[in-house]
Amino acid sequence: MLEKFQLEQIVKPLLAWFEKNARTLPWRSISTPYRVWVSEIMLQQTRVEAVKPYFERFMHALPDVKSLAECEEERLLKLWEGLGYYNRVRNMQIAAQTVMEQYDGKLPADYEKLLELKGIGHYTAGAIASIAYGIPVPAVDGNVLRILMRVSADNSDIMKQSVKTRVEQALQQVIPQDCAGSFNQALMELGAIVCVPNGEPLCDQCPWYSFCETRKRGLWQELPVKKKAKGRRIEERTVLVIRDGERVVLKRRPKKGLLAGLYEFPNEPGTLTEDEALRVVQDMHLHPMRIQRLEEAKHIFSHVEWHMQGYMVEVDSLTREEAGLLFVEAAHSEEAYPIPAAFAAYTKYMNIRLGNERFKEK
DNA sequence: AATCCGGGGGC
DNA sequence: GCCCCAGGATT
Repeated sequence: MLEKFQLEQIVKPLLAWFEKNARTLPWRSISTPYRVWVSEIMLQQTRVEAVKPYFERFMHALPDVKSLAECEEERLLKLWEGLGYYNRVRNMQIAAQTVMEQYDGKLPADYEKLLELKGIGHYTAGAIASIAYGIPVPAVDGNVLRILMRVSADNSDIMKQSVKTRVEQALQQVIPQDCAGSFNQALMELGAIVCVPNGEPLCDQCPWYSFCETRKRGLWQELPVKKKAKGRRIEERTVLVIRDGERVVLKRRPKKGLLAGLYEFPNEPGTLTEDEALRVVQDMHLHPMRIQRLEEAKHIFSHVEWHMQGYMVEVDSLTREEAGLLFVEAAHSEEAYPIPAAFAAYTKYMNIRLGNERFKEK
């Protein structure tokens, strides 16, 4: 169990270690509130290395709260394409609009007010408040939970909200008033590069080496305790790359649910035969001429697994757009439309030359 | 308290 | 394969 006297001894060694070992990260060199906000949203459930290529591009495209608040949805999703959890960026835009209306475009320097903004929970509110404004509040993420459970050899289930709350309250008691941002970042940094989430922790580099209970007892493989998530369900789908000489058919996904509002190839539940696939195309009021079976593909989400069978279907000219379908120039479709990674196996067929010999004549 | 929501990297 | 990741919203 975490106690105040225990936590007090961790602060100084941690800060000294952080001063020497902090990584140089794009959002760390210039920590304006907006930059901290954008980086923290991107970093939710997402590794630093994955965020890096997105961050500066996003900041350049939308350099301030106002431009984010006014950005067209299509462009916004395009900037987020491939990062996942797309509601993060929708919520951030809603919050940006709130900040424009209620706070004159400036993120409030107030933990409780930050917490009210869409997409900002306890962790992110704490991160922005402490890093951007120096407000002494904790920011408890997975790293922080892991290293604190380990240093104290606490076998509480870190998935429980009660445990997170307990850790927040404990940290609140010892957080340094003059460098809260560094302290919070130091905790996370230690978890990210020393007391790592997978594999053996690098204890010889740890500022807490001498008093870490998990190291003393050799328990790193047992801690932290985290209840296993439920298994994934499997969905079979058939994906149709429908095209004429120059255009390809895309569809927009529903506004809610998985991959909300992104674009995709028309697809159907189940594994369809060639004839069934052709029938689906006809039901779209299109006129299939040839069909070619493509490779199977698999895509894994957190809670679903798609097993896909692809077909490329050549139709006569795509001119009059049918309801719900978009006929887009194949050459520009990938630049213009956010298409999730789930369809990566088939996007190459948007542009590949139509080879007669490998098509089956209908 | 459970479930939904992406995608990638490590082992 | 299974795990995790600078989590939050919804039910």
